[in-house]
Amino acid sequence: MSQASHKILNTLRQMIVSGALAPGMKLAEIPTAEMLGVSRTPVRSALATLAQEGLLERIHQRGFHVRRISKEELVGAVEVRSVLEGLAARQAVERGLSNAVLETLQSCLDVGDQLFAKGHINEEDIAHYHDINKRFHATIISASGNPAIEPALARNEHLPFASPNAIRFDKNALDREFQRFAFAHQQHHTVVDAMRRGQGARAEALMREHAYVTIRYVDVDDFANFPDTIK
Amino acid sequence: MSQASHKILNTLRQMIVSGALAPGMKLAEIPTAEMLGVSRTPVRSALATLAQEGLLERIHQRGFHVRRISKEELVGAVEVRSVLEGLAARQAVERGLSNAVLETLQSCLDVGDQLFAKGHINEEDIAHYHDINKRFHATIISASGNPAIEPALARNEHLPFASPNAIRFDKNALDREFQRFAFAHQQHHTVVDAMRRGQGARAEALMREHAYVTIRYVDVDDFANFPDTIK
DNA sequence: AAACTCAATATTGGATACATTAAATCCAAA
DNA sequence: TTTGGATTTAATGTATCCAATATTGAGTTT
Repeated sequence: MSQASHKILNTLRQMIVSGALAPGMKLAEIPTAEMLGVSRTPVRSALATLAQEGLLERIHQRGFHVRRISKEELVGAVEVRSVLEGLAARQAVERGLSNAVLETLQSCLDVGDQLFAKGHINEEDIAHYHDINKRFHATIISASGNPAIEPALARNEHLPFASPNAIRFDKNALDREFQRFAFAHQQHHTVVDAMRRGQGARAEALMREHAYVTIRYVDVDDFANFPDTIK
Repeated sequence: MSQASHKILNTLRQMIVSGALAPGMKLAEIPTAEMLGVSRTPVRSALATLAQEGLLERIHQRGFHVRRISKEELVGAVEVRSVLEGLAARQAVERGLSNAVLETLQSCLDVGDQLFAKGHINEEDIAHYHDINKRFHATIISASGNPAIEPALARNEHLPFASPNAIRFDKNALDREFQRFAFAHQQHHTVVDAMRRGQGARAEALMREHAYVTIRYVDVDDFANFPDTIK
């Protein structure tokens, strides 16, 4: 796969994840190729990849359609993430934490503390916290020493809206967002506390619970606007 | 993907999983296509799929090579399976078990009991038990009501030798195999017992432990013969 | 009028030709 | 003799052509 092919893959994936291609919509090779101004070959490759990722579904000998993601699937993906992240935290403790890992985690906590100290957040802060959050989780997953966790999570996350990246927040209710993110950040503190004390089971339990912060979003807000994605 | 393409995909996957294509071996489109007597197109599709499955690794703009699976990855995959199967058992309990599910599980237990009652096993029995085992696990995963578990497990399992399907047993030591399978079957009993009692956490813990029966195989026997697959 | 069959059309799957890119080898110069 | 650059070679990526197949529509027959 070269640039063109990659670009098409990412374009289509983005269009599906963002909802630009509505769930249930039929996606044939030729129209798609024409739409993107390329031949069928790279489109074919991209569609096959997206089908394997679970974003598309093959219609027998008749192309693909955008998979309709049920609420059960989204909630299920969060639950799967929950146990995988929990596993990572526990295994990281069991394996023993290096100073480098502890320092990285601590810096995530410190930066977050600063961010939330002023009692409110703006969009820039949220973007910043998003980075910290990613680093926090990636650090623990890496520290687990279990190379199977990262790919399992990655494949679990590419459902539309299932990943924490896709958390959409109500820009008009930054106050409530502040509460949520601050709570998530406090959970990070508890996880690190457990990890420092070598409490693997506690770290696992806390990390599991932490994954559920996303579900509130799923339940309450985001998907109200996407009736098509809910069964 | 049509028949030809599927066949090639399965052929290549089998060759990789069985070790016929040695880890680290380079796999280019043209030679592979010639070897299999088809054009590059279906080979391309198959290689891309296998790369996405994690069996092959892309060499930048220069084909693929068979991924060298480390022991850490195999053990890690078992641990991932462990928490996912545990999740399935717990969620199945939390959701409530239908009579149909309970009957299926009970029949797996009964058939297994009969198999092991005579105190020894032959190869045919092992094949039979293999089927029962698959049905047992599939039933619980399905009963969990979490549609994200099954694909997560499926993707986790296609590492060579990581899946229970790939358990290779020493045909000259059926006695020891008997011990192992009988033990695994007893674990099935305990899992069902917990599930019947509505003990979700216990069912989860037992199912987690159950997944580790595979690791013994990994550690002790199988991989001694595959030095290339171990780092 | 309804149902079945046949034909036409559209769409995927496979093969091949062409372009692009990376690697390897060879030659020249220092 | 070694190193660097250029050229050649080989392999991927893209486009297009051909074949196989399924669906749809029209026409005919019951």
